Amino acid sequence: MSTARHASAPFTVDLVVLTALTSELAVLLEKGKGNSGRWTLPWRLPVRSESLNAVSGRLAVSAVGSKAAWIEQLGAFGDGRAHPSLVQLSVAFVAAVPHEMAGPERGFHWFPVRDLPPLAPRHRSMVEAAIERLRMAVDRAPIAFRLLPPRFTLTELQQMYELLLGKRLHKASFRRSLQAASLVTATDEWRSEGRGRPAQLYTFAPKRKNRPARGVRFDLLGGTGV
Amino acid sequence: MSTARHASAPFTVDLVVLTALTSELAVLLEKGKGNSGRWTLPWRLPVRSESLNAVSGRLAVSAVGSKAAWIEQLGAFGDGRAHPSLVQLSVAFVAAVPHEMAGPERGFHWFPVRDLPPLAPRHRSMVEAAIERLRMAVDRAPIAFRLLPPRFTLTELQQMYELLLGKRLHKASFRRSLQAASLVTATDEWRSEGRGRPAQLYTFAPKRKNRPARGVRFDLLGGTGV
DNA sequence: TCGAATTAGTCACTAACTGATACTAAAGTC
DNA sequence: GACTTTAGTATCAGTTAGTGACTAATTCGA
Repeated sequence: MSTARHASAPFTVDLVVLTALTSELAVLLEKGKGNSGRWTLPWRLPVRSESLNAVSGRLAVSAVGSKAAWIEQLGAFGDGRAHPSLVQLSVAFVAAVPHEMAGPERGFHWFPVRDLPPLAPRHRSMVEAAIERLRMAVDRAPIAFRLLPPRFTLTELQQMYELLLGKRLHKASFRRSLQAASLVTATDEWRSEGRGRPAQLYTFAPKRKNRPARGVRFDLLGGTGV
Repeated sequence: MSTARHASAPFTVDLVVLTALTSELAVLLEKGKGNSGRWTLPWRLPVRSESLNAVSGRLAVSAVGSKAAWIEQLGAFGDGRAHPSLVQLSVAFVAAVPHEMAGPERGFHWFPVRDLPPLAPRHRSMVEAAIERLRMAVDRAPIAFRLLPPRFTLTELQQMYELLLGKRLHKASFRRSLQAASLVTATDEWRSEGRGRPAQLYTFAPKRKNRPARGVRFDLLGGTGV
């Protein structure tokens, strides 16, 4: 580790902002402030007594110009992986914003996650963790809905879920479980999108329901280092 | 925030060690080092250049005397909630250990989570987050198995899951999904536990299987702040 | 104008899973 | 030996998930 020591708090707050680009997940990067002009995640040395949530929220606003649709702490990253600030510890946040939302501020740029420029090792592991966390969060928070405009077609919604989850979904099953969860209500508007039959527009209007509270999910155990 | 400033790293690593006490979840607390003699979570000011994982691992060993059965980073906690160290930031870890394992070291004590002594606010929120995280992790990591002795009955396994999840499970369903996941193998031993029919002993012996990869879980959306 | 192509939306069928109850098995207790 | 207690299994009905096939409504080109 280096010996950098400045006035402000001794750790950085870093932010992984994700969005749905055309048909791919994308991360917001900033033209590196200091050293080599490389791209970095947006980050900041918070002043003391600022709360982590406040810092990350304002960092998001300063990067995309408005409040994030979803934001959550990822965790602390350190462990010798290099960081542009030379600070030992970074607290990372994940956020998601609709791409159409007032575009990124000057100096920021969207990069598809499959084709990122070289990043500091610590930033690279943050991006990986962020994508994983987003996929976990997608069915616990209404992220997909918040990335869409207020009125959307069910096909758009399904494509958003497919993009976020990184896998194809079956149309009939998707709509059945959407129906069962009573999360959307149909409007009386239809939108014709070029070729085929027009699609009905829906709005996000969740009605509280009790969770089913299934049993144990042993099946999830198969995956990783058992 | 206070103005404490010492030589070592400017944040603490704190640990929430959980175990299955008789029929309740319990947390390991330490008799407060400094101030008021209150109980605290085990914590430490790491020396620079130590990795977070290394610090938390050794912290666990120093508290319970052996390696934790499961350990995972919870996240960073700050935000003005008081901490015994007076340091601005703490990185928290959750761990689980079998209770029978070489008991806690001197100065440490198990407390049922339903009946905790007064804790620093930051520690209290760590404990809450830890329990929630444990419940999420239970069906992604073999925590229940590692909290049991190498040979166990299926009733013991079920009771461990019930304790960790904080809810009752259905016997037949539990065994059916356990079977489907092919995680245990029967031994030819049986154990008679007082009254009824003896129970067969099993060992944890997972055979890798592919995950099922279900669709979208809209049903999970009903719960919290939508 | 009439089909072919295209996209939206639904149906019906099957397989799998869940939860409940009831049952058999093997031990101890009186 | 009858009764109680715990382990373990079987069966059944209701629910859910995945699949392909179907109908509906529109555009495009011949």
